[in-house]
Amino acid sequence: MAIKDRKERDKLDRRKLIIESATKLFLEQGYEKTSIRNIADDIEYSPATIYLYFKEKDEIFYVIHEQGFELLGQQFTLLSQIQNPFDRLFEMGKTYLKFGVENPDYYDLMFIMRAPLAEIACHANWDAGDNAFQYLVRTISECLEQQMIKAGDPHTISMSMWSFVHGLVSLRIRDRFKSLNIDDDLSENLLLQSLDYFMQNIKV
Amino acid sequence: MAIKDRKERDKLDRRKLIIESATKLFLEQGYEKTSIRNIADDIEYSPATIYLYFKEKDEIFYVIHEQGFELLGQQFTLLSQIQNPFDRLFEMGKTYLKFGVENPDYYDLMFIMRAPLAEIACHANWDAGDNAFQYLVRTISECLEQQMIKAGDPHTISMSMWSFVHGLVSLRIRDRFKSLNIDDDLSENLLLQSLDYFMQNIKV
DNA sequence: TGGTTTTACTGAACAGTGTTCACTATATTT
DNA sequence: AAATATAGTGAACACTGTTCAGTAAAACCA
Repeated sequence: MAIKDRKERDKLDRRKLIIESATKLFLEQGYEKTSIRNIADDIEYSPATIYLYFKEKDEIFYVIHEQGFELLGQQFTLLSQIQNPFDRLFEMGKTYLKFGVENPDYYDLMFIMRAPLAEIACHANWDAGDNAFQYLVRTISECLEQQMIKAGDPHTISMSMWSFVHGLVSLRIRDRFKSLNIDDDLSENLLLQSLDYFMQNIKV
Repeated sequence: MAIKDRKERDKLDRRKLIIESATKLFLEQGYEKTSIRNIADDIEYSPATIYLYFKEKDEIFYVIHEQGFELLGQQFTLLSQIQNPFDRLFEMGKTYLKFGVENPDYYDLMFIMRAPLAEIACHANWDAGDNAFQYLVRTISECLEQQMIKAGDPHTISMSMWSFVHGLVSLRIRDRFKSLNIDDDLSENLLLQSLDYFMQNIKV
């Protein structure tokens, strides 16, 4: 059975090889511009081979999609040490903004793109995103319990805060602020200013 | 010279024909799925003909892009009659949400898509969007003057409000709320609830 | 009217995309 | 050693945006 084991390991290795190459190319040039043939060229296999390991292009990028959530999740869990839930909430917002601006391609896949999520939504597999959202809901609930923010439905408040930071990041990385004569350095400050404005407003 | 005039009219007619077909197909199936060949088939011309009237695909959709802004602009100007600037601001938010949810493809082109705006941003031609944003800034300035909302920089507040509603719409039309077990009917209410939450928070 | 030029249009091609499938060569099993 | 299972591939399919040489008709000029 040792042979079968080795074969299975080899198979996983080649899957990993594909993912690593795909991730590399994806971070260099984004989803749309990374073709199956690009990946195949990079790992020196035929394009057809990739389809032995993945059903379709989206399946590869679903893996990268998850990597993105792991990355964001890691940065979120770093904030667990912050005792004051309001401070923690604030830092979560800052972290989210930073993540989006610094990893626009990951962000795109995670929160903007249409394609790969169609599958995900149906298969109810958006655990990573769901976890992050639940973490937000919990933090906001803590704030409410300790009466650090104005009373309200924690679900609505969570959705509001998420929508707010998502709006900032997505308008920013899709260059909608540029047209309003806001240059990049300035706009990064404006994002933080806007978050501050939001936080001051929900503060009790 | 009458002939030249007629020819010019004919040329505009055919341009219009292309745009109308493109708009129709676009509203049926969105940007990506509307190909030049689709449009050519529809108007019963060769694909190459379309390139006599438009430099590239994006140029066609830039026209549709402007149509979208006209549509939203029309709905915004309807609100000018509202005297109370806070009420007007609130209605602008509702109108924005409604527009986005009811015209997801227009919204996509206007505020989410990457491609066609690259050109627009460079050519500093985003007048339509700029106007809408200035209208928002003016309304917010009025609110500030009349001390109906908490003091702050009108620019930051405008950016915040825009980002907020954009976040709601774009997460909604890209199905990011679906995965959180929020069905469509409910989520439309949640959008309004969130807007209400935002407005109550900035209220003085 | 006849010949020339301009205009409008097109078929075919180029280079690219995701994806499939018959086929080959190697490795494993019997 | 022969039969079978596995891994990988070249070539093709049906698309995409875009270009360009070639054609047919309309407009212009003599």
